Amino acid sequence: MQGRRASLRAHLFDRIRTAALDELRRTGAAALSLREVARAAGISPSGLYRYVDGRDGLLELLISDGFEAFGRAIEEAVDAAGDDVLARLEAVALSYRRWALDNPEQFGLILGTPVPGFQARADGPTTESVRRFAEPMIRAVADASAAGRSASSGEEAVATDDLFPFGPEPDALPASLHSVLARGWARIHGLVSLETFGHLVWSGADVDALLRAEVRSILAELGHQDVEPATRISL
Amino acid sequence: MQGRRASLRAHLFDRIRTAALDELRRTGAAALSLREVARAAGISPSGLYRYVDGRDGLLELLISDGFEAFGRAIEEAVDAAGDDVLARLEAVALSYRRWALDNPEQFGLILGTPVPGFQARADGPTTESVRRFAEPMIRAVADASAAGRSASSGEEAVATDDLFPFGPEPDALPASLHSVLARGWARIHGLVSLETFGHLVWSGADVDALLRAEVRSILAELGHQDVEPATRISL
DNA sequence: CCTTTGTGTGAACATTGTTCGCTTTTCTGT
DNA sequence: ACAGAAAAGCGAACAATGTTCACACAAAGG
Repeated sequence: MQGRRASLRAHLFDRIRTAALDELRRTGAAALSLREVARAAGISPSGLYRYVDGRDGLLELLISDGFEAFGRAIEEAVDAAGDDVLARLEAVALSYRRWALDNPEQFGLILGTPVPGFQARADGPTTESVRRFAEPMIRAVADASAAGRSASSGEEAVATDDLFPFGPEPDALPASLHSVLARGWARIHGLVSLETFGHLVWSGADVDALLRAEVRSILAELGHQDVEPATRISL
Repeated sequence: MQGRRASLRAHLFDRIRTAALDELRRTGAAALSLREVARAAGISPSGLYRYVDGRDGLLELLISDGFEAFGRAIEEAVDAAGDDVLARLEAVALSYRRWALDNPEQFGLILGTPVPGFQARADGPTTESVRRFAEPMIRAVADASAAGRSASSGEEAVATDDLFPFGPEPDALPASLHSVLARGWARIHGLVSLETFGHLVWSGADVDALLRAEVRSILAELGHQDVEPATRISL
């Protein structure tokens, strides 16, 4: 290890990380107390400023970690789903829901109401984490789009590897995919966020089933005729 | 007027209301300061407790008012849209978006991340406001469902008036409508909340157009064959 | 070895939400 | 009409928060 100082510092930074995450899980983002985090990490409140730029810095850390963990969860689920396009999209939707329900405070922090004083800086670690978060979703949708295209019109499928690397600049991704990606993500996110925040209890709905229906609907509209029948809403 | 005291009280309560709303608009819900509201209303912080039960009471008031205003905006838009089912559903979606973009802090407060300490009491004014908020949406979806049903299968349409009054108990609404209502709401809410919270800027999407596409997709799945062609995603 | 750099502390300050005793104003019942 | 009750509003107080700053101490490097 490069110096005793660096090692101690890394250790303490990890303690701060986990302490902050614990606090977030317990009390939520809006009520997150810097002093409480310091107490749990065994450090004085002012000492925390050597590691993190005040309360906003703490939130930035949590947001970045949240996106990272969320993306990893989705990636693992879609990797475990095999090669079938439908199965992979379903894995995205269902793992999206499960992570949100299992980590409601983190979910609310990264994708819910923005915290008032805080604005993510473009040079911060957040942007890179968002990229990692979005990647598995984009890949799944792009694959589905390509497969549907070739299935319905016999056109040549675009190699999805050509879509990467994509970045903050929207031109790295074909403009034609933007709308389908936004709609697909929004359908999943709408159901999940409403459920996670408690606005869907009246319906008594089986949200997993609704998500599966949405995934099939997306695929149908992308030209996968084989999954169409399941799309029809049963009354 | 029934007593000078009651009149003064009503007046001051209104000042508190608008002061709280101003504060909310300016700083957001998480940073809403009771003392600042008191200052703007021209009252001492402790005096505020005669009107509102602390900070949570202030939030409850704002949440209730928010749902009410949101519902009214949607209702007016759908009333102005005429009798066409498609036009009415589009009005719901587009007015949903407009209100959220025009009142992002209120939107975040009532439908975003729940505020930590706060839990709406069932006997509070919030539940009634939520009812008023949901009513126009439910009506529009129920109408669309009924029309689609008769158009596709020739079955008799259920009079939508039979669906009301509905309440917190889910049995007042036919169970078959729950899923389509949840999916329809979630599609609109997903797009709008993502855009309002700033997570859709990368796409450069025309969200109004996406919303229209979603509305048509819902109608198509409800059996309106006439709007189906517009549903296909253009690549 | 001595200087420079970094690390952590404790005291301080302004601000927050909330409670409590007190005064003043309004209502009410006889 | 007037005494007693009820309500309204205020100011002081308390605990807790985020942030800053001067200072003490440990490590690193010439």
